[in-house]
Amino acid sequence: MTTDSITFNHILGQGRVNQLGGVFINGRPLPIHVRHAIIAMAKKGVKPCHISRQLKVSHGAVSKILNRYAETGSISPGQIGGSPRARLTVQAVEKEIIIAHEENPHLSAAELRDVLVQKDVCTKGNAPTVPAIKRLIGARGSPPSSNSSHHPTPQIKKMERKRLSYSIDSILGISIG
DNA sequence: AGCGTAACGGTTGAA
DNA sequence: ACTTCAACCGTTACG
Repeated sequence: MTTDSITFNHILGQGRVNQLGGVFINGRPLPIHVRHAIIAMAKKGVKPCHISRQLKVSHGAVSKILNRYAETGSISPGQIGGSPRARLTVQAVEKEIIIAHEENPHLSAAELRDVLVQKDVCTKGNAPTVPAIKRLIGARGSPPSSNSSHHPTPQIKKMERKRLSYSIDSILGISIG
C-alpha cells in the first residue's frame, strides 16, 4: 500500500498529501477508480464518513461526488475548461432525456427538450436538437417512428445546429450512433 | 461525530 | 503564439 500510494503521483511531482494522508492533485479531478470506489461503497450502504476515511478523500469531495451521482447518475466530473457557452456532461443530459421519456412517453422530442431546460439540466442554448433526442429515445427500444407527419424542420434549427456543432448535440449524435 | 457549504488556490481549454 | 475568461477541481475551514 505504502509504495503503491506514491508511484506516479510523486514521479509527476504534482502529488500533494491531504490531512487524511491521501494523495491528490490540486486543481485536478480525483482518479476514476477512486470515484468508482466511492460510488460502489455508497451502494453497499457504507456511510459517507467511513468512505472518506477509508479512501482518504476529504468528506467535502465525497459529499460532492455522491450528491452529483445521486442527481445526475454521472460519476465523471464536469467539463472543466472549454467554451464559455454552456457545455455539460453528455451523460447527464442523456440520462435526463431517458428518464423524462420513461416518465412521460407521450411527450414529443421537443417537449422533452423543454423539460431539460426546466430541470435546469441544460439551457436553451446548449440543449440538444429535436432530431438528436428523437434518435436517442428511438434507439433505446421505443419503436413509434414511421408514418405520421414529418416535421418541416425550419431553417432556424439549422442555424442553431451549426452554433451547437461543438456542443452536446454533435456529441450525442455520435455517442449513440 | 457527521454532513453541507463557502472560501481558497489551482488547472484546463476554447475564444 | 499569447492572454483572457469562465467553468470545474479537491482541500480546508466553518456552521
